[in-house]
Amino acid sequence: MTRTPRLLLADDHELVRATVAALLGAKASMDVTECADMHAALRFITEEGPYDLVLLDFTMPGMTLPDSLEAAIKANAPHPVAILSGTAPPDIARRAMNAGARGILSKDMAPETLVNAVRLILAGEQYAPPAYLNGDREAGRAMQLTPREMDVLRGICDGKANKEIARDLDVQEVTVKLHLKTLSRKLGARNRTHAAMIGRDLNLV
Amino acid sequence: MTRTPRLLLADDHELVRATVAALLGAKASMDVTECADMHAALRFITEEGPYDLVLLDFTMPGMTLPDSLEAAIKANAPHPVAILSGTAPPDIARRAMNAGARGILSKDMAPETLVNAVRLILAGEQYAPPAYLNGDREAGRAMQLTPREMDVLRGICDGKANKEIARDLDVQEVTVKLHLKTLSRKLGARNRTHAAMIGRDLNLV
DNA sequence: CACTCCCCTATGCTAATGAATAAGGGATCA
DNA sequence: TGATCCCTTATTCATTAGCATAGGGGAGTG
Repeated sequence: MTRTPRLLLADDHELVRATVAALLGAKASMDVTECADMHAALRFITEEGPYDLVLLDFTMPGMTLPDSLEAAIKANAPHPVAILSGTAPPDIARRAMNAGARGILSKDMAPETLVNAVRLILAGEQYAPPAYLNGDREAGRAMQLTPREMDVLRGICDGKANKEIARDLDVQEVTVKLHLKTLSRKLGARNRTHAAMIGRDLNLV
Repeated sequence: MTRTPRLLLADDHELVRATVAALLGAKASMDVTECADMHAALRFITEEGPYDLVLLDFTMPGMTLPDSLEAAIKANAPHPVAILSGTAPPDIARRAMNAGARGILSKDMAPETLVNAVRLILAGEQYAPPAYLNGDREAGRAMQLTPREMDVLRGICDGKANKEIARDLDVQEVTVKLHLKTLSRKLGARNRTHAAMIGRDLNLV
C-alpha cells in the first residue's frame, strides 16, 4: 500500500478516540478523521468518503444494529467498515458480521494487535477474535463454562424453567440460579434469554 | 426399489400406530413392524434390523433427544431414521436433524404426502417441512408473525426486558406482553427464552 | 497445610414475567 | 354495514427470575 490510508473513527468516548487515533495516526501513519456519533459518521462518509476503513463504536449515539451499520457499509462501499467494541458480546459480533462488517476490534486489544488487525482489514481480509467467529466449541471451552454450567445452559436453551432444570439435574433451584448467574457473567449475558442466544451463537448447545 | 421395504414404527399412541401402519402397509405395500416405546425400538433394531427406515415418535417413553435418537441411528446405520411428530416445534426439528435424523414427518400431514415423504427418505433423500429446514424467512411469514410481533421477538432475542422493548417501540409494557404471548403461541414456545431460540432457529431475527 | 475452584444449599428480598379478562380505535373487505 | 384483524391499553394476580449474602463439603495443587 503506497498511499496513506484514510480512516474514519467514530466513537463517543473522547479518550478512546484519542488513544486509537494516536495509535493509528502517529504510530502507523494513517490519516484518521474523528467524530463522535453515527450521524456525523454518515455525513463524513457521504461528503468526504469513501474512506479506506471506517471504524464504528457499537455503542454510540445514533448507532443501531443492523440499520445504521448497513447504511455506513453502503455509503462506504466497496471499502470496509469494522466495529470497534468495548466488550462486544458474541451475539452482537455475529450480527455485525452478518450485516457485512469486515471486522470486530476490541478497545482493550494489545496496541500492536489492533494496528495489525486494521492493516489486515485494509488489505481486504477480515478480522475477528477467534472466540467470535462462527463458534467452534473451543471458544466455549476457552470461556470456561463448567460442566454444571453447561447443563444449566442447555436447560435454558430448551426454554425450561429453573425449577424444571433443578429437577432434571437433581439439585435445588437456588443452585440452578447460581449457575445461571455465573454463566451469564461469563458470557456477558444480561439474563437467561440473552445467555441462551449467546450460547446458541457459540454453538455451545 | 424391487424389494418390499421393511419399516419400524415406534409410537406410544396406538391410534397413530394403526393409522400410519395401515397407510404404509396396506396402501404402500411396506412391511411395517410396530412398537410402543424407545426401549423396544432399540431392541427391534439390534435384533431384527437394520430396517430400511425407522420412524420414531419424539414423545414416547424412553425417547430422549439427542441420546436415544443417536443410539437408534447408530444401531440402524447406514439406513435412515426419521422423526414422527405430532407437532414438533422447530427447535426440536432442528436438533433432530442435527443429530442425524433423515426426516421430520408430521402426523397430520396429508396421507399421500406422508407416503411420498417416506418414499423420499427410502430413496436416500431427506424430508422436512420447508418451515423446519434451515429457516428461510418465508417460513416465518408463513407462520404469520405480524410486524409488531416481529419487533417484540427481535427485542426478546436481544435479551431485552419487556419494559425496555416497550420503550423502544413506544408502547406500554402490557402491549409487549400481549404480543409476546401471541407470538409464543404461534411459535409453540413455552416462554420468552424458548421463543427467542425458535425465532433464532427459523432465522426470523 | 493453605489455597483455589467447583458444587451445593439456605434465607430473604425485589423485580420481571406470564396469564386472564375486558375493551376501544383503526384498517380492510365482503 | 357488519365482520375481522391488528394494535393498543387497563387492571389484577400468581409465579418465576434475579440478586445478595453466607456458608459447608470435596478435589486438586503449590
